[in-house]
Amino acid sequence: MPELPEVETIRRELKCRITGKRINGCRILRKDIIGYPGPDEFCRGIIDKRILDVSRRAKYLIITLENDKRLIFHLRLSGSLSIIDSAKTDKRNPEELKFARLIIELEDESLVFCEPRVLGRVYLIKNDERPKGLKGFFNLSYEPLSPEYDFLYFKEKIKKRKAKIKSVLLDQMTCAGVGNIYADEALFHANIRPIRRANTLKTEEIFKLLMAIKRVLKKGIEECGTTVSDYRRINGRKGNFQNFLYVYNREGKPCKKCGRMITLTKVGNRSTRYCPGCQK
DNA sequence: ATGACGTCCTGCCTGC
DNA sequence: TGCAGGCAGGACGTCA
Repeated sequence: MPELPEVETIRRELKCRITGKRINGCRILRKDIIGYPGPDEFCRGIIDKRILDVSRRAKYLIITLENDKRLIFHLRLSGSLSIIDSAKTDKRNPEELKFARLIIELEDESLVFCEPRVLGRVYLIKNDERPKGLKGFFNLSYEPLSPEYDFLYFKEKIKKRKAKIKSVLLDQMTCAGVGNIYADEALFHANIRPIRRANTLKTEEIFKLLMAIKRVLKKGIEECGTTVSDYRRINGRKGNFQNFLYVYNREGKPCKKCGRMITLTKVGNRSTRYCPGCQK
């Protein structure tokens, strides 16, 4: 699933491909994925606009258009973005268009938003518009890889929470951009059990956890994300961070550090993997 | 305010 | 073989 490193990879690859291009057409194949405004207004709003920039905030991908308009994508679990030759979008059923929900036609190629499970969304907002479904976007914590996301900031957030640390890490107001994969990995590297209550973590543990979060996110970006099922890069290639996972997707396998079997459990209704030997 | 939990949605996997 | 049912899971709404 696209978390911070996956969305950052998509952003980097997309930015050099589409910046400066003009949007010629818009085909909505499934209305549900347009979060705001309505489908017609959405199309009218982007056609003939030039793309100025591609940026990212947490798991949101932002395409800035002229006239202070922003296209904001959230890929949720299975969403993907790809660029394909416009000639291909006219063919009946090319593999790349399986599950295509939105096709944005550029000058010579098309940006395709695929989303098998139809949970992902795209929003078009002007200036300071704040549509309902996009609440989370305006309530994110600092970026975990930014200098502002320092020990003091992190400690304050963790100390006042009584929920399980895994759930707290998944909270986007606490740890923007972190999802199930990187939460499990960070907790492993910090030697902390996912069910621990956040406010019971010792100062050293909070510090270790912060360092682990930054490290796994950074490494995730360096390896172009984690492909365990749906996630693909713009060109359809896989990420590489799955080769560096210690717990995620490794249930039943021996821990790479201590040899004990990685356990699969549920924390706050989320599947969670940890090593009973390494994580206390 | 906070934590727990149900809901959305559909492809895919499992078991009968 | 085919079908039903369960599962996955990020963000948001609801409830206590």
